[in-house]
Amino acid sequence: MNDFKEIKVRFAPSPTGPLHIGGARSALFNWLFARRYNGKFIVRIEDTDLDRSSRESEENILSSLRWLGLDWDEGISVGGANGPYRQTERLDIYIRYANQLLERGLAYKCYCSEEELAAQREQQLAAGEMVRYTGKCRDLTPEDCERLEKEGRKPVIRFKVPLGRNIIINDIVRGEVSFECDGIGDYIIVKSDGIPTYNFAVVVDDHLMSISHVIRAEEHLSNTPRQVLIYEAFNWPMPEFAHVSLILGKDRSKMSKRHGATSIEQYRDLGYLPEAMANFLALLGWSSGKEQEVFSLEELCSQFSLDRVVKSPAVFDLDKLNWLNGHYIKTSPVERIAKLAVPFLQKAGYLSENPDDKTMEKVQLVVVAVRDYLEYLAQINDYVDVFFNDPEYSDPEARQVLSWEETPTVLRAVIDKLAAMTSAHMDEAAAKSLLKKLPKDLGLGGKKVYLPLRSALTGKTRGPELYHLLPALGNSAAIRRLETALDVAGH
RNA sequence: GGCCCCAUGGUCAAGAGGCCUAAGACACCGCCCUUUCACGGCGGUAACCCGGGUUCGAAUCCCGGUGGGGUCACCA
Repeated sequence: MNDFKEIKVRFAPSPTGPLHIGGARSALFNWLFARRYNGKFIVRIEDTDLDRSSRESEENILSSLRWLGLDWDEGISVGGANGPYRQTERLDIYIRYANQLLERGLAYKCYCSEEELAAQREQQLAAGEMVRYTGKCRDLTPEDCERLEKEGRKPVIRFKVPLGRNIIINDIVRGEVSFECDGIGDYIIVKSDGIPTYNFAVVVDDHLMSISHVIRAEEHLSNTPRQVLIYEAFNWPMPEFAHVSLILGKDRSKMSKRHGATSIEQYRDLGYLPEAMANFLALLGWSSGKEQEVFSLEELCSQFSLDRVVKSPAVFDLDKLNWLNGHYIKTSPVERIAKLAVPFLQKAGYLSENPDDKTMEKVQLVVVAVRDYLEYLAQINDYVDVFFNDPEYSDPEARQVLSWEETPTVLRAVIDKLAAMTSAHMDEAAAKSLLKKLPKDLGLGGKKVYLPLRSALTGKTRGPELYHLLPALGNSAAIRRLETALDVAGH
C-alpha cells in the first residue's frame, strides 16, 4: 500500500491542557491500529507553542494515556532511536531542513509585520475570499532582505506554494479529497523566533520517525495539503492519511468545555473505569459490524480496523457511557471496585485516611450491596450513608411503618435471633435463610415483616437488599438499631 | 463568506443495487422478576433530509438543493 517497511503510527499531542476526549480517541485508534497489525506506536510531544505548552499538561496527558491502558513502543519518557521526542528539543533539525528549502528557492523569508497581515486578513474575509498570504515578499532580493533586517525586522520563513496545482489526498476513511493550491497561500514554516510551525515540524518528525500512517481528527484535513507539499519538496515517501470524524457535543458542534466534562481526568475523577472509557471511545466512530457492544481492550486490539471507521461525526452520548461503565462496575471483581471506591468514601467522611483490613472488608460488603445502583463511583455516596451512620428515623413513610402494631413483634424476633448467633457477622447465605423463615415463623405476610425491618434498620422504606445490609452492618449494630427503632416508635 | 467534510430512529450505529416489511445497542415506554428502590428478563414506540437522474430494481451509484460540521493564525 505504501513504501514503509513496517506499520508505525503516532499520537502527537500539544501539551496545552489535559487530555481531551477527542485526543484520547485519536490516541486509542492509533494504538489499536498499531497493535492490530503488529506495528509500532509512538508518542511525541508537539510543544512548539511556547506560550501555551507546559510540563504539567504533558505529565497529565501521559498519565491519562497510561490510565486508559495505552502504552507506547517509542517516544516521550520511554525513549527510542529517533529521539528526542519533544519538538522544542529538536529545533536544530527543523532549521536545517528549512535552510535547505531556502537554498533551493522553495521557501523564502518574509518581513511583513503582524499588523499588516491582520489588516490583509480582515480585508479578505470581508471580501469573502479564502484568507491567505498574497506573496508580497516572494521576490525580495538579498539587498531588500538586508535593508529590512537593518530596520530591525525579524523574518519568518514561508513555503512557496506552487500556483495552479491541485493536491489530491487519498484518505483511508474519506476517500479522494482534493484541494486547489491557489487557495492556500504561502504559509509560515518557521516563526520569527526561529521555532517551526506545526505544519512543518509535523512532517519533518513524521518522516524522520518513519510514520507510515497518520491517523488523526478531521479538523486536520484542511492542513493536509500543506503537509503534502512539504513531503513533495523533500521527495519523502508519503504516509497514508486517515482522518477520523470529530466527536460532537449534544448541540452537534465540536466538543468543548461548554458540553460538560471533556477531559479524561475528569471522568477518571468521577469514578469511570478505564476499560469502560476505552470501550466507549472505540465505539465512537468505529463499529465491529457484529452485534457486540462490550469489548475488552484485547478484543478491540484484535478486531479494530480503519475500514470500519465511520465517516460521519458522532455525538458524545453520556447515557451510553454511563450504561457501559455501570456494566463494568457490576462485573468487575468486588475487591477492585472496593479499592476504587475508597477515595470517594473518604471524601464524604465515611472512611479515615488509612482504612484497616477490617474496614476494607466492610467496604467490600457495602460495594456488593450498592454497586448495582451505580453508573460511576462518585455516585456511591448517594447510597451508603445507611451503612455508616445510624438512622434518624425522620422519614415519614418509615415512621408510619414503625408504628404498625405488628412491628414490635418482628423487631423483637429479629433481635433475639441476632443475639443468639455465635458469630458477630453473618454471611449473605445466613442472612438469606434467616430472612426467609421469618414470615412463616411469625405468621405474617412478607410486607409486614420486611418493611418494618427495613425501616428499623435504615430509617427508609427503600434501599439495598436486607441480606446485603445485615452482613455489612454486623450483628451488634443491627441489634442497636432495632432497639432504637422500638424506642422511636414508642413501643 | 471561500475551501473542505458529512447526512439511516432522540443518540451510537449495521447496511457496500435485489436477502430491507431496514439489524443491534443506549435512552424512553410497558410487562415480568423482586413483598422496597435499582439490577435483570421480555416486549414496544421510533429512521433511510429533499429533488432529479442511472437501473427491470436504489438507504445503497451520479448530479443538484437543503441542513449540519470543520477550517481559514508567527495555535496545534
